[in-house]
Amino acid sequence: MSLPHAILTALLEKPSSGLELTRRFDRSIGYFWQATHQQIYRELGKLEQAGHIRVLPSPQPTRGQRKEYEVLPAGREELASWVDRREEPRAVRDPLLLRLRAAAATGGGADLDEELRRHLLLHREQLAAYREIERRDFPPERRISREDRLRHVVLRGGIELESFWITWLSDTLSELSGGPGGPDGVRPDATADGA
Amino acid sequence: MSLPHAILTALLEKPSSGLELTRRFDRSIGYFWQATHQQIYRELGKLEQAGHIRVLPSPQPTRGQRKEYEVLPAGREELASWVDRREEPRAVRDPLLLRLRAAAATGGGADLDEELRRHLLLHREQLAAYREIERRDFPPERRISREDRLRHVVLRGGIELESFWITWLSDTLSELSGGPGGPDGVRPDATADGA
DNA sequence: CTGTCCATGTAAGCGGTTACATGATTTT
DNA sequence: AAAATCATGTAACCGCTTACATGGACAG
Repeated sequence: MSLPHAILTALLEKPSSGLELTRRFDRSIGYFWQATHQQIYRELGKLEQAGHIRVLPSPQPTRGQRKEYEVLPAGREELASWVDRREEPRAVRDPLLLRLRAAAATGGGADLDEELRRHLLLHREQLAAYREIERRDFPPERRISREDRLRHVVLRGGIELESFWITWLSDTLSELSGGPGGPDGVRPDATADGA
Repeated sequence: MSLPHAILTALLEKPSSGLELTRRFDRSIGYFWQATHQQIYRELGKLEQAGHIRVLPSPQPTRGQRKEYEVLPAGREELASWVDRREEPRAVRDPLLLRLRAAAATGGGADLDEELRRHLLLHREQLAAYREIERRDFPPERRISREDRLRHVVLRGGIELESFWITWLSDTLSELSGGPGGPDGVRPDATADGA
């Protein structure tokens, strides 16, 4: 039950139309939550009906025309109460880990190295993108409000998660290529991480 | 589309009944994939209908009685082909990160520290549990087959993910308590990680 | 024979994904 | 006028979650 809260957060940061929200979910918000435009439009309808948001009257919403939403007090209160709620940590559910275990069970997966290297590359690119955001939005000398700190630690979470994957994938490639059934020695590109 | 493959993997490792599978999903398999008994029974039905698994005739399956399943060659082939397939890395979708961002947007979340500390504790417990498994199942002197290595790197993934959370939560607690709006100085229990 | 546990299911609802539809605006 | 793009939707499907139902085995 987090999508409505993600949308409320995004609208609090800046009132937007559905398509603008979609683009923001593809960018900064997408670092920790994804949503397609279909999800977003459906949820905007629900939130409006619940009295949590409203359509701004200014851009005169006719059919097929852009509708800009803003958060109402009730929506802000709902979001604030959700922030203070207890929630259990989300359990891991990762298909790649499962596939390695499946490879162990079938005895197959001879070409897994290639897939692991492909993922390694993707995570390195993602990490570079996050670091660029960090450089741009959180320069070290900046005066730091509590809000900026919160946003920064969230980004740090994304950065460190990507770093985890890069380290783990590199170690896994070494581990799997190091023994019988693979070429001996450690692959040079598997140990140099993207930092 | 990973649940059927998780079940095939589990059944390859050891033929089981639905309830036994449920328990195994609460334990070792649950480190990277979760499923409730309802999901499992439904999926067992589908897999049987698809000719990927079958009921063992030995425990004489009558109504309300235990039914033990095993993987058929077609199921093994399906699993093997899935292992070799390409799949994009799963994107992050974590409510806790979202809640921090929401706290930045509302300006609230004064009690977030408590929730972060609670998560920190839970992750430390999980990490300890994984380390215990590692100690028991993967002693250092062991002869290592490719299969053992695969299972070990999967467990290492779980261990390192928990370590990531512990580090990030500790850093975040320091960061948020260190400045204006919180007590000055770094909390001693926030920097000592559970390793 | 009653309650409890074991084991297998059914049903309803929700969130996420994919594909398709439609009106308005801008470009060529 | 046609094509491309912007913007807002609808519909169908699938997986996951929660709650409830049913039947057999066993203990008191």
